[in-house]
Amino acid sequence: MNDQSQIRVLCVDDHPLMRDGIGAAIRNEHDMLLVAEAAGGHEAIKAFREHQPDVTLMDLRLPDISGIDAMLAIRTEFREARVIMLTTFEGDAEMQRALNAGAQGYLLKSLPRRQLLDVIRKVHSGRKHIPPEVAMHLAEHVGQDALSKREVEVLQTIALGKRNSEIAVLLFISEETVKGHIKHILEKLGASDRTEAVAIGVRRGIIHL
Amino acid sequence: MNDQSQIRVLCVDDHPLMRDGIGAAIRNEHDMLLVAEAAGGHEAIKAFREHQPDVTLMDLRLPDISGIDAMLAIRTEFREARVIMLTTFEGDAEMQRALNAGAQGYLLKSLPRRQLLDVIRKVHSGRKHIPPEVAMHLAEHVGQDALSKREVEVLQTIALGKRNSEIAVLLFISEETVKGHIKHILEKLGASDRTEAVAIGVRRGIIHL
DNA sequence: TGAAAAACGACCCATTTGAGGGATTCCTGG
DNA sequence: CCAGGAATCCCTCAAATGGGTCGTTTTTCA
Repeated sequence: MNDQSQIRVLCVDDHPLMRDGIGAAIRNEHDMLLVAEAAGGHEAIKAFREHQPDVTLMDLRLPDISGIDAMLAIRTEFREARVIMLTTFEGDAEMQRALNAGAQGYLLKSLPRRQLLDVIRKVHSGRKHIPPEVAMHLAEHVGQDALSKREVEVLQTIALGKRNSEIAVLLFISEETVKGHIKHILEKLGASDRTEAVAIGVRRGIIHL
Repeated sequence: MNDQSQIRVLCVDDHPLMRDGIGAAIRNEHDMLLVAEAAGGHEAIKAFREHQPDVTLMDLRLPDISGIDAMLAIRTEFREARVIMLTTFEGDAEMQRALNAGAQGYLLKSLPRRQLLDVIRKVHSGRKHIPPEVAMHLAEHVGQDALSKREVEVLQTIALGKRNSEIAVLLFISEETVKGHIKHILEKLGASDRTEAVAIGVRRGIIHL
């Protein structure tokens, strides 16, 4: 098989053992080639520029910048870049952002070897792929409107244990406004109090601790 | 090299790709042998009984039961079992429990391939191993007394968004007692309110969402 | 066996929170 | 141009929270 027909793959993950696992899977296939590996986001961008792979496997959480930001950086420079997000389950918010940001696939790391290879081929051929488990989790929250940017900021600050008056100071708004935001947050997330709101926010990947 | 001198290894992880990575690392070494793999805790116990490996690599979080419980089950049956906990960073509480439960090693999945092999050999030779990053995180919380069993239950229920009166009903105690427990929780964790207590509890691996 | 810790309960009291009800801008998409 | 959402602010008020201090009983463990 000549170089033309091989799928050139870049693998980005901060766990060497995981990279080895992915690498082993790919090396066994004669129609694909692992052209580079990266352990971090910046490294990934550099590697992409250098090798311009057909498909990029990108871990969502990396030591330096998030996988989504790395993908965003790559895709603004190379609009045709095809990226598959690979992650141990996070919330629906992360998936949503990844897919909105232009990911062609969103896979869970718990997937069987075969499926990874199938999806690489599928994405390389120009199709998108979202596995049913992931699609289900996304579907669970359609219709429920997302938190606004400001509301996320407030929720993030709540998670720091700040009281309303402190949040007001930190965000340069009045305490009454903070209470207004919190009211909306509780409504939108279906939480009974600020603590549950934080728990739900973390589970859904809206905020991080 | 004959069978006597080979280190027989069992690998337990729910991610096939990670198992592949670990498997590849071990297969390249002539002084060790991967005798079995398992994707879950029960499967791991079954595999251990069957193969009685010298060293077991165990992921902390598994689909069915926790890696610690699986290790506990194995170690009550086979007291000489040597288990290395392998995990993407969790809190100090998890490490503490793992080590108290008899783990001979506690490694982060972000470790380089070589280190894994070194630690397998070290543990097989009867020594324990805790990497410096892990030891540091443990050291950060020595002296700070741990939450009591009841306090953890209360904290876990707080994370569900329950109010004190609801917690009282759920745990069959008076609301005053709940407040007493919460008071101690806030002190011990150094939290300013229940929300921050939950955030800290999750970060430190004391509770899960 | 004796001290320490955990678990339980009660009282008071100031502060915080959340649930109502409003109102005003600004900006964006039909 | 107008509807609607986001963001800002204000008022009231009951309920929840967190801090303090004081007890009892049981369990743990050194």
